[in-house]
Amino acid sequence: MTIKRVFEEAKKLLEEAGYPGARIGIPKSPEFGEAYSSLPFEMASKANENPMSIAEKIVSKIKKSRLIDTVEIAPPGYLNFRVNWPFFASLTINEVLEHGRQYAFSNVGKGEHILIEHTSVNPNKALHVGHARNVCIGDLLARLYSKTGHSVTVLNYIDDSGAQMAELLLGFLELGYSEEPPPGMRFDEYCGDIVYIEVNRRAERDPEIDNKRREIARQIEMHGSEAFRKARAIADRVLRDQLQTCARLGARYDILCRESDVITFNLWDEAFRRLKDSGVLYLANEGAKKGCWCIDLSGHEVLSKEGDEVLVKSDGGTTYVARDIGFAIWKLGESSTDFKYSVWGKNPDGSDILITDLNGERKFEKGHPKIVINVIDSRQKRPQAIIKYALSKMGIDPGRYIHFSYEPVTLSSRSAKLLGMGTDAKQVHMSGRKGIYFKVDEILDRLREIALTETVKRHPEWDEEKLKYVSEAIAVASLRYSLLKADTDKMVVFDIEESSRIEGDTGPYILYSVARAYRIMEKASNAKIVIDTRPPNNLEASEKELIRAIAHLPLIVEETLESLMIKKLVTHSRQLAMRFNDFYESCPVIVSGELAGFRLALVKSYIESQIGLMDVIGLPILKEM
RNA sequence: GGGCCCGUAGCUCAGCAUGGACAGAGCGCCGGCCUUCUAAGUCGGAGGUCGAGGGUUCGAGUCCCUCCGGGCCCGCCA
Repeated sequence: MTIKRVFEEAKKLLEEAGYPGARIGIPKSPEFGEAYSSLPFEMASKANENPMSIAEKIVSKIKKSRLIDTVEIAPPGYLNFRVNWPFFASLTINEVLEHGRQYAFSNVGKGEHILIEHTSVNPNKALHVGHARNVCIGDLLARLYSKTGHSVTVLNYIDDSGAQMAELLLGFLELGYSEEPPPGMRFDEYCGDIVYIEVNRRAERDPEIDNKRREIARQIEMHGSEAFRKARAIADRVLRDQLQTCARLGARYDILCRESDVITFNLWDEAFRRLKDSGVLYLANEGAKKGCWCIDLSGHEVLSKEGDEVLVKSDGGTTYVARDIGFAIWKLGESSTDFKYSVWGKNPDGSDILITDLNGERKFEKGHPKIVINVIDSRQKRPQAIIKYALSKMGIDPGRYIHFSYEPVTLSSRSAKLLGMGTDAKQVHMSGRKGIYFKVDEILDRLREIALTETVKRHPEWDEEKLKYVSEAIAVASLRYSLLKADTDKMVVFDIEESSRIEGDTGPYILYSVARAYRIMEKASNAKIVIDTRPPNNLEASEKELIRAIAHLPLIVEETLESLMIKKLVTHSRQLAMRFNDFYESCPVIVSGELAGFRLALVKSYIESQIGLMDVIGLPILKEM
């Protein structure tokens, strides 16, 4: 908490001088010290006095401390606080070395339960780059909460009973598609790239096929039917492949919830009763929605402008929003029933992945989550808002239900053209139906090839296994970084050429700086240099900057937990790497004589703070590359 | 028609939540740095009406309003 400590100290000094409650900020440039206050400006406008003279008055009353030994006035009236660098450096480095990669991640969660739902890709196709954004965001949140002491459950919702399954079934059962993919092709790719697309194309032209599709869609809904059983089996098979891709991206899961089970558990019935009791539900007697149970949205500031939402169709079936309301109650730990599970598989870290199963033997305690985070793209803001409104009407705090919204990934027109889609637009939306998308695995494979070429150049002596391991890590780092550094409020325009870079502002930049740091550790060890946390009196500018960046990390983590602006973590990771590279250029370690021990401590501090952050972002760590 | 998001260098984007000191990176372009720890790096140069206008303020890229441009959502689909 070192930079926070500087802020608190500055605040305290001002308070002791008779100016309580001042706001302290981070100066833009190191020349302005480590903390600043614009208090003189605020006072000047009230007192009708010159900020500079007020600043002088304040400074004359401030007593210095061991941590802050200089307070300066800078025109036109800033107060700049400077730390006692040797003391500050030693505090920071000792704190990092004491906590290791847990530095900056305090146990604020205290075991509180958090449930995070992400991925939730329909089980009829391989993941494309748009899905990858969801996976990476959700996984980062899960990592962040885990690392800060929360008890996290990661949930993946498997819609195995929706209309999109009907296309596959139609292909396999009626149109003669083999259930075995061509050699060398994964089942999920086969389903998404061939069966799904071709069946769709045929259904568009042939009303007969379209009718059959509708018929199968109806049958899938019937629990225990042949179509139901078949849909489940195919979904399970696709899911195997999909989760392999997710594992490749570094994501892990605790429970998989099948929509077919959610329906069977009748979570909706409970929600229906509670909504009806609250009086927000009504049966439409006339108009276009005659015979439907609708939720009355007139009490909602925004939703009221767009009309009420149907929850139960006139044929008695539930809509997606209704089922999601029921599921939300369960996720929040507010329902009276719970699922049973069986073991579905294992995460790369060895933990079990459970799947809902009516006859399952396993229980899973997700607890009563403090918050439930649903990672879903921004196009679902309206239905998600309706769910929150419904929760509030049932007496459940809607603040506990968070729709973590992000803008979708689109394709640059250059990349869309590569996929055979002519367009004049700057970017186009991906479409599984039309085959306009890049699959996650093909992107990773491409990145891995590029990384491999570079790695072989540098390390011709490495064996194949090592080369593969390193280039895979670089590929994953590259993709994760590019999807996570973007503001979640901004569309990611994916361009296959652009994202094939592994230089500049990319994931490998971070990995490379760490690999260099590890090399210094190794050489220092050979040279028998021992870590010494006592700083010299005169620190180099690049040393100070590196220490500053390290000292800021706890504040960044705290702010991210508060605001959930996850890109802050990514931006700071790059910031740290840049500061380290500056240091690397200007401050040699091994040959620096008396300074070697301290500089080595600084290198070690960089490694610990950076890899701690990389743990959360999900960037793989390489000691050599 | 109603609602949400975006608009900063040729391109891709930080910075905006919590207003403050010269608006920062990367890519691309031009020119340097490998007989001191990995050049996937680094240094320098060129490149900006922060979409437009108004308002609040001592001070606005940041807050408020209007407008313009782009994207998305508003189904008895999920």
